[in-house]
Amino acid sequence: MDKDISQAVISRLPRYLRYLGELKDKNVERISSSELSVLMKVTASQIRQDLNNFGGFGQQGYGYNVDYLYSEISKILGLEHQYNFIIIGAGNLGKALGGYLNFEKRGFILKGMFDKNPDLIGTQVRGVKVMPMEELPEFVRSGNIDIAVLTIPKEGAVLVAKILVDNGIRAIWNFAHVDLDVPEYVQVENVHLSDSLMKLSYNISSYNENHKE
Amino acid sequence: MDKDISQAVISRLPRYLRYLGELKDKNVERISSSELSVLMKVTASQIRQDLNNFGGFGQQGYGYNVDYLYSEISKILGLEHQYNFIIIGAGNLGKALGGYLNFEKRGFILKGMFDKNPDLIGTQVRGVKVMPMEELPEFVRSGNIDIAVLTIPKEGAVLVAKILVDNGIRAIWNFAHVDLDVPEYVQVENVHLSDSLMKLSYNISSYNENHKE
DNA sequence: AAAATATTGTCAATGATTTGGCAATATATG
DNA sequence: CATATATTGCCAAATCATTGACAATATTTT
Repeated sequence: MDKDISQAVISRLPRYLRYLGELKDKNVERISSSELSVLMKVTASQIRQDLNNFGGFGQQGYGYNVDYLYSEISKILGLEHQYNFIIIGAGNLGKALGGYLNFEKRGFILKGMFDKNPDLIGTQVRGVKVMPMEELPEFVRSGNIDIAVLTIPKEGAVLVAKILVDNGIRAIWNFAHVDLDVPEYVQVENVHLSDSLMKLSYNISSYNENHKE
Repeated sequence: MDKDISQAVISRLPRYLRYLGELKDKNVERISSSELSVLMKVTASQIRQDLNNFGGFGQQGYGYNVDYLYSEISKILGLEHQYNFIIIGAGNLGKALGGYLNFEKRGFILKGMFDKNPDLIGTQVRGVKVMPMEELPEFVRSGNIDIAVLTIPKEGAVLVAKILVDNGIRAIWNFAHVDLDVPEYVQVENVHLSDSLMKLSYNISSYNENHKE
């Protein structure tokens, strides 16, 4: 159905949702693409074009109903589902993600954490216990876990990803600094923090290059 | 000089660097764009085109020298500099970033952490003390801080960004879930984790949509 | 209820990015 | 050292993404 929507469009949807959420909070009932374009600093044409990939949510002469558009974009993004997730790697990053309450509000439910460090095993994050890695395969196989979050160093990540896939995981949110090689039916979203920092570094240097006399 | 290189190209450079680093570690001396394209699962044409934005680093009939190309991309990304950075928000995410040793290897030196929570003030991350927010303006103004990392909730982020800018910061690595409005001379790199999670959610739903009978 | 105004959805034009192809030129081979 | 082979740098073509324009159609005003 909505097979070939480009990732460029998908990447913009969460930002639309964020702005619409703020408008909802301010009890704004309707908004036109041109008003929204000013707020978001994009072209009105892009907003209309993006939304049109999924069907017409607006009305001529009126604009878009904020609540309706918000809920439609939520649906498109799959946020009406609940997702059970586990975190592998209970270091600071894992704990940060596990403790982030807004994820739960969106329907992402933390079901378990895993680590190989004996000092961490048995500790808790928001009532969820950190388990030893040995229990991971069984946990993934029997529980209905939708997403595995990988917050371990790159050295172990490839092997852990294999274990996850072998036990039936269908989605990985990967913070390890390595590209995972998984079957096509497994969705992977990478967050490569050091890549992001390097881009910042580039932009700093490049700005400085272009602005010295 | 290298003024108008597209961000699409810049975004790929850290990944090239990562693969070249792995080749260096394996003592591979030279590589052709087509060999690298197989490893990285991109087209050889894209690799050559990307590198050509910055000048010719290869040699016909030979390919690219791994060490040389690695160091040239490092230079392009500004990684031969040292950057002093501070972290605002000493929660788990701030601690995770502050404790990440690889950043230091790349020349990113943690100079201070700040938080408004009295329980955290005085605690340490890798020998760096968490200071109260009151000390932030003076610290930014007098120290030579190149990058501020924002790991605080969105509510406070806009104000803190203003304080940072007013005191002379030139670059912000923003993890707060809000768009910062800063002067054009301030470089901002956003890491919106929940946007990333929503993209994963979309890809899960969309895969399921397209594969049910 | 007619006229004026607002605003979408969509098409066409433009702009940007990616890919394919190949001349030029290096290395490797016999 | 001449010939075969490899591979870049670059150009042109193809693809993809963004923007601008406007008919169609709703809302708002008088």
